Amino acid sequence: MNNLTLRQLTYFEALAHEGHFGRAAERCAISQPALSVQIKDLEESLGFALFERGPRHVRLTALGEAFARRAGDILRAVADMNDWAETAKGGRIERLRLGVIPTIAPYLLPRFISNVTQAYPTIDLHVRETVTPRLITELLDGRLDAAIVALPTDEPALAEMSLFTEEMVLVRPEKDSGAPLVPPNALDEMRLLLLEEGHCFRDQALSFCNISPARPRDGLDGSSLSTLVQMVGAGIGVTLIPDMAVDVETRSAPVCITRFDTPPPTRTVGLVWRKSNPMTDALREIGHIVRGAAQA
Amino acid sequence: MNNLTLRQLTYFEALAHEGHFGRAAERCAISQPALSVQIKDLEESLGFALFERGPRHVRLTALGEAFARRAGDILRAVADMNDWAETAKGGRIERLRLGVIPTIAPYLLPRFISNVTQAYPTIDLHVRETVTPRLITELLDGRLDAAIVALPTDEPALAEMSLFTEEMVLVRPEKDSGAPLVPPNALDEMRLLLLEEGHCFRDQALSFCNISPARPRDGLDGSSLSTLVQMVGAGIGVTLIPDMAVDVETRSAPVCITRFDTPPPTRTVGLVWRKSNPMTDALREIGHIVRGAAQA
DNA sequence: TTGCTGTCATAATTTTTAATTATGAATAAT
DNA sequence: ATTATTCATAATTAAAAATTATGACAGCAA
Repeated sequence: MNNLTLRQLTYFEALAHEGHFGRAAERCAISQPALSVQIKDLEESLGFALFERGPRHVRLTALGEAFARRAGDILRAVADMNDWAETAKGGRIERLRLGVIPTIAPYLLPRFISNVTQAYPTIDLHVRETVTPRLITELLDGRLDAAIVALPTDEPALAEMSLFTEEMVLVRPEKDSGAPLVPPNALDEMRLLLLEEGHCFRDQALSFCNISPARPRDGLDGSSLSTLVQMVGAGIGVTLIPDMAVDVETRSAPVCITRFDTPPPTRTVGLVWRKSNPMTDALREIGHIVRGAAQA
Repeated sequence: MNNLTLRQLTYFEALAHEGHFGRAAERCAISQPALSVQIKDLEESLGFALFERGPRHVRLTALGEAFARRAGDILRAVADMNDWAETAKGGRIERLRLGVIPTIAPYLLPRFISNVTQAYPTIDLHVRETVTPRLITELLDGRLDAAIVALPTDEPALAEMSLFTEEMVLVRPEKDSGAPLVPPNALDEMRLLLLEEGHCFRDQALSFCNISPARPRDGLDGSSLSTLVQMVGAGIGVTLIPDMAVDVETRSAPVCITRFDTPPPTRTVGLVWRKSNPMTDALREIGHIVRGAAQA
């Protein structure tokens, strides 16, 4: 009863246009009986005649004309979709929901966003900034397509592509600029200021300094690198920041930067996405763009 | 390449909605592999993946979501069309292009139009008024669906349904109201006013009076019954009009009506349409409505 | 009338498409 | 490691749609 097919609509349109079974069949590149049968089936399943057949003419009935308008709309929509698919299959990304951790976002985003939108002019780019565990959850959930986080993630369902490795540097008040470099495990006693729980950068810093994550550290947490640096400038303590943040953050506070001896503490930043995401190639391309922007 | 089917769209929508091959297949009342294969074929012919398959989830890719919107539009249009067909197949007329001859139109139309639109509230009614030969041509051409003319038409391709038979009556100036009835073949000498060539009513009148259609009759032709009656009122001659026109036309001119003895001259008016028109039943219904209106 | 022609419908058959059942591979959960 | 879940693949059957051949019917010309 309710088994209309696009094939029937196509044949119908050809017949409506030609007004002749033989010519319509030719236009569809099929035999005349094939078209005849399809039209008959169509009329049968609709329950009324679409064409008035006379020995000298085939023409639309009143209902046929109304049907023709609807059929035309549908066929046009289908053709549109095919066109769209044709351009879409160039492997291009239509929409990218990208997560970025807060210790990277403010410094990296401005550098690569324009590159991405230039490479993919039609892309619909959404950026979400939050801590790694949340990003991973949303990624696995399908709420994000990819994320820029510190590697490794230890998530078997995720593919990783490393983008760059950067040093962590020590930030001290400006007056300490001549002071000697202290060993990492001495930092805690100098009142080491860190990000709140959840930030992977905090964990990395603690690990570098051999401080137990469980130990209470009241009053020494900030919610952003910017805040931490301001606190250092006010003489409250010292902190660690990634190399990438140096330019931006040290400009607005009286602090000085000290790099550690070899081997310096580092973190590796990468792009991650679900292994099951079929756009792996395109995502890897995005990764290259980000990598290029980060190095510049 | 370009062989999309509605079946594929249906399965696609089910899978997009369920996010699970097994359940989507169940919803479509088919087996899981059947759905799997159709989705695969669809993706293959599009040239890109619509779904991201993971061991624990099946979800739309970005392109898949865009595709889903288009697919939804198309499926909705198809569903609409099915709904429309459902109501349309009640044998109802959507559009009626009706031809009527000029000696009937002004008197009959006002009587039945409201009945027709009442019986078919959604009808799209077009009325064309012209002489019989032209109506027949347009009917055979498919430019009209039906016509109200004097029978018979002698057209083998047309079906006829007689509606009513009416007398032709004599119209004379009012001052002749007491005058005796003259025999038909004497009318010519009393300056018989007739419609122009092409009107079937003219031919019927000539035939009744035994006048040769070929004979020149200069200055005695009018373009409408109304004109003829006015001319009679002005004392220029006499004329014949159909019974149905009496009420309307004698009201505005100083004329009197005389009926002929038995057997009176009559004409039979009928509805005609192409035999090949599939809406015969509905047209016959229209005929009944017109018949009822004519008798009232 | 009597073929002849154009045109669509129908029938028999083959080809193509889409379903089924059975089974395999991958992976998360136990 | 084992099991359960879930999707893909293969072999087969069923259904749909094509083909070729032929029939029916009306218009037209001899």
